Amino acid sequence: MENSQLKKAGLKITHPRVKILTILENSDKRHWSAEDVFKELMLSGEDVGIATVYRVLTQFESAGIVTRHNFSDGHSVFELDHGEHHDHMVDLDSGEVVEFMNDEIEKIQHAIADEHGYDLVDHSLVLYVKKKS
Amino acid sequence: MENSQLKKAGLKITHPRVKILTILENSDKRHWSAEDVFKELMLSGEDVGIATVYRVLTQFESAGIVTRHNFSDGHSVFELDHGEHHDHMVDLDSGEVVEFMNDEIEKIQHAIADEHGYDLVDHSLVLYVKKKS
DNA sequence: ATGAATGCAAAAACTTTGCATGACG
DNA sequence: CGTCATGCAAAGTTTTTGCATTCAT
Repeated sequence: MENSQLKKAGLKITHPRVKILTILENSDKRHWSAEDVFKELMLSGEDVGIATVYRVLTQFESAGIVTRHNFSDGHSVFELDHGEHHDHMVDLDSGEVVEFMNDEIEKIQHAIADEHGYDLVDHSLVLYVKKKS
Repeated sequence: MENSQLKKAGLKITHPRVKILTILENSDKRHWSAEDVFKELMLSGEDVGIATVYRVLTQFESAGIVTRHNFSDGHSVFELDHGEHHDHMVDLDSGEVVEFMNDEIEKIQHAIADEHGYDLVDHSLVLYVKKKS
């Protein structure tokens, strides 16, 4: 269960951390903003501050439990890290998000950074699409 | 000059708009945050409020004069729209922005959208990098 | 017990908005 | 002249931080 995951990450088993991890794991929802998580906690009657939500999600990110995406409207979303990296495709009409992964693109990105004298630390690739007509 | 561009965009010829467009056009700097533009105005002794800078840049965006990029540290940069597409690489230490363009990546993106039954409308690719050590 | 974690409120950083004044056409 | 644009300050958003208190081990 959640406790072992937290222990493995070197995090103390606290109420907020267990609760937040449980929420992330027991939902179909994949992408959570801090606010989303906070509201879900409220609904469950949990008394956790928004500051703690941010702190815990950031710790989870450091621990590799979640991945943080900074979407372009300037707010972050978090999703459980399944170990497989992927990028996102957003349907401009429906708002639907599709995940995809392409080794070739990943490879080229590293090459490009390298050519410019940099190490690639992270990247963000989002395709904005519409259903074929 | 600037006036005709503004007229073509249906924007009244006002002092702040002319000044800001002039700054963008007469500089080697490509990427401007609102704050950057504001500081440049101050240096020129212009008395323009930061709110106006944001308003004008947003109008320029609507008019297709500039492109807005939302970087993931939660602030926007604007650049003159030259019509040629390119992607960005951001140095996480210095904040420096490098432009690049890779046909192969562009091609693959179209293929991916296509495979999923979509048309690619737009995309955003940002590489976050650090100088090689 | 003791150091880490939490909640609260306040601060920070960036951007938008309300409103009275001033400028453009 | 009638709008539209501007400046200022105040409010909004999202996220972080300081600090006293509470909790896990």
